[in-house]
Amino acid sequence: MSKQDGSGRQVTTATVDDSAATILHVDMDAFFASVELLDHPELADKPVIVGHRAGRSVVTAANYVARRYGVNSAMPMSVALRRCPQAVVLEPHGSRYREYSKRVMAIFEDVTPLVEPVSIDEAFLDVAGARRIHGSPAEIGALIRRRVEAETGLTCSVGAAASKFVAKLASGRAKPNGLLVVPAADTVAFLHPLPVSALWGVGQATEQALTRLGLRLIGDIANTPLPVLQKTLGDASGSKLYELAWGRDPREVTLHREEKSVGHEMTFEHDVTDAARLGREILRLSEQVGARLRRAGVTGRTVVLKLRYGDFTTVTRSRTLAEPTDVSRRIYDEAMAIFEPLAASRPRVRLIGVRMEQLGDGGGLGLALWDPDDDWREAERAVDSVTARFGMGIVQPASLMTPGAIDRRRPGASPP
DNA sequence: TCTGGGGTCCTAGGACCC
DNA sequence: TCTGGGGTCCTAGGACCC
Repeated sequence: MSKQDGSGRQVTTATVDDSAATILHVDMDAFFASVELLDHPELADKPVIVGHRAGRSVVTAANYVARRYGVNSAMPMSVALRRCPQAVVLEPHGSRYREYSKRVMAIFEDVTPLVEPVSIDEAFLDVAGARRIHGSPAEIGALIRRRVEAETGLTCSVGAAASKFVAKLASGRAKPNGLLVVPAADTVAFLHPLPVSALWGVGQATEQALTRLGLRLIGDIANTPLPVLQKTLGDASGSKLYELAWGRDPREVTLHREEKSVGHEMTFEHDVTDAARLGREILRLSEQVGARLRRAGVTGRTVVLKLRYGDFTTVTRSRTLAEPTDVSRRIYDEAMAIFEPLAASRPRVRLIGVRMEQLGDGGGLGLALWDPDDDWREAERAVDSVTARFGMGIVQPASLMTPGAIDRRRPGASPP
């Protein structure tokens, strides 16, 4: 193994065989906080937290100074400020982070076309084919780190390994501002002394279940019979963890992943019992979801309503439509039909959310319907949506469609 | 300490069909 | 009259990740 420290001094030694460690995981260091510090360089030595100060918010990001006080992302803001009262709290600037994300991803794509963004601030790279041009994986990792810092002023950490999940672990161990290569032959030796919580997919609940089995380290999992793991964790999770514990992860770097759902949700500052108020929120969320679907040129078939009550218990209720839709009004109607029986008990609602699942391209059907009583904007959006997706299409009031005509519409059918 | 918002994946039970 | 086994779809909930 070879580690490059934060100052970037150490060069990978020639004795490390990194030839098979061709998957890189690049992770930006304290990304949101670092972008904010570019705009506020005078705060560099101070604890900085990104998030909303008010209400029921959590820490979105914290710089490393704040982390020394025990502040971490996803922590309730109230807790963070108790631990570090002098912290500077900055409101998040999403568009700024997306802008920097694009610039960083462009650097990755300059090195290899095989880039799989995982989130706004991290990506997997397959550099097997880039070695002839740019050198060994370690050299490519160092190149990326130099370029990202020179061209954006931000630092990142890079892990290189023979598989995705080991590369991801390696970048985590290299943080902040480091590079760690795990040669293929060292994979098991690298993994086995690590705590089980380091494994991807092991959170609080799974860690506790493993602890009850007496398993603390990844090596303990590797030496546990598979049926024991499966009995405790389920078939799929059990065998997955077992494979990971031996460094086996067959997932390849993939360029494109299809979205499976689109949703929006919001937490009220104070719990809400007023059904009319909740209905207005469902309308707003439905419009956001519909707009996202139309912009993406997709439709959804299952509407999911999510409620979180004052005691933090969460319920979801869903309904699958006969036909996929991207029309906000349709989503709203369905969400309200789901909501009504739940509203009967006048619950105290903390959070409300609307999501569309079973996304598809609409089945090749250039047809949109709207209710003539609707806002005209909805009809106009339906026209936009159909023409954007199919180049042409039919938009007509639902009242002109006979029930028989609707029944005949099936995915793959030709437009009537 | 008191818990955001965006997602993915897995499990389990029931309906339904062959 | 009593009962199988597999496959698919739908629904609800929960764990997990960033």
